[in-house]
Amino acid sequence: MEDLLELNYGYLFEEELINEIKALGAVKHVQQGERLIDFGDHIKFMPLLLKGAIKISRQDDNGDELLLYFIEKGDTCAMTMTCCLGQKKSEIRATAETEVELIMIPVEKMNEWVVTYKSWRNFVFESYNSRLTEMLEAIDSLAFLNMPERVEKYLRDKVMINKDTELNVTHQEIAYDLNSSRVVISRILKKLEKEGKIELLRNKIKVLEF
Amino acid sequence: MEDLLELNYGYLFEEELINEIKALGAVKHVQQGERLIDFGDHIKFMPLLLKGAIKISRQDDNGDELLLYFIEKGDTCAMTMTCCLGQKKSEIRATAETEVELIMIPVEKMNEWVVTYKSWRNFVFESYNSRLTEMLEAIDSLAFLNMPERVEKYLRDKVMINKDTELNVTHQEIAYDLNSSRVVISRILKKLEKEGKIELLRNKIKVLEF
DNA sequence: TTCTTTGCGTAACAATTGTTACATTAGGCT
DNA sequence: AGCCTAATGTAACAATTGTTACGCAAAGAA
Repeated sequence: MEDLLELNYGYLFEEELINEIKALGAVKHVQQGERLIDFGDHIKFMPLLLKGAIKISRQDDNGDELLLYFIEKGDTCAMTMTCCLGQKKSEIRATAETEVELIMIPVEKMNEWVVTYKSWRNFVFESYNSRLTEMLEAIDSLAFLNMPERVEKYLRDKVMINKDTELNVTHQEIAYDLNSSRVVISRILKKLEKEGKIELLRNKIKVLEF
Repeated sequence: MEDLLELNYGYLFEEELINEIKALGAVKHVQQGERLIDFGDHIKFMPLLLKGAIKISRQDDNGDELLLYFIEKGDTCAMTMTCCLGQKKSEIRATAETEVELIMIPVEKMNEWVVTYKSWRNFVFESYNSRLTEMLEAIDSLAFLNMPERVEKYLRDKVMINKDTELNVTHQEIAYDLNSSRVVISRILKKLEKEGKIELLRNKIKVLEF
């Protein structure tokens, strides 16, 4: 796992910082589907992703959900940093999209390193920027795309993140992620299948052309 | 105008930093409705708001618009920082919602001060956090509210920002901000008027109860 | 095997939102 | 006053999205 740290962050961080991370960070394995953070959680650690992808989603008072974006290896979660700094409760839920390996860094260090390590500072700013950009993308999708377009984008993104054109996902799950209903998603998927863009199986969607 | 700087940022920044800002920042007055930043602009200055409010909006390829959030005095624009740091073009448009007074700070300084001034560092992080939170709010509105609810929220926000229950706005403008159509907005506003929540006049809406 | 659960297909209908079209009115301009 | 333009009111209709209801099939449990 230390190899993964070098591999993903070695070119970003100074030797010293890498060593600090090794010394203070707690490596954690997470199974696919497991929840890392839930709404209202207090965050005491900042995660550095070594392997896999994490799904970040939002929920309203009625329990309606919405997928915000994915985080990949080499990334961290800006919303988590927000929570850490502001000492607030989590506004989002983080779920392991794939099998995940990550390093948990104590909050205090995160602040300390911003001062002491230039590379860490850049990394933190970069993360904020990536997340803002991804939030913008989410907003664009909601505001400017209709449901069929959002479903296509969803499938594209999911293929990218999972690095696999065979997606293990049910129509209901997609409906949750897009805050829609199963029937609506099924209808759209069936149309995509008739257009030859995907192939529908039970618990699985093969993405053919995108 | 230096009074305004002390007033809005004096309790945040060290004496020294305030002096640096005074020395290097260019004060700028902007009329209501004037555009500060447009899509694709290259940003060379970071704005510190002294007076008034700025509207941040987004546009897609078809020219469809969407209001993202407002920035008030004491704030800066995280999306601008993103642009500055990443040397990218602006993803957003900034329009003066009211008469505005601000200080423009050269990009280089912004980075420098993150290292030298603790208060500046905190301010920058705070800004990122506020913006992420506001983006989340925008997403929530889009994902979880229907159009009548969005209109009500829009009016509430606008009253807050303008500190006036009489809004000088046309139905068409609201339609642009919410990426809807004029007829839809008129229909909803008329209903709100019948419920006694607002009063409709030409180029003006009086918000009575919210 | 049978039973049960879960996922999917589909039709019919309802609600929401968007579009087109046209009338009316307020306010500015000449 | 008379004219013009921008803003608003409203009806009729269309498109999109959501809901309800029910049938069928696949996979696992008993």
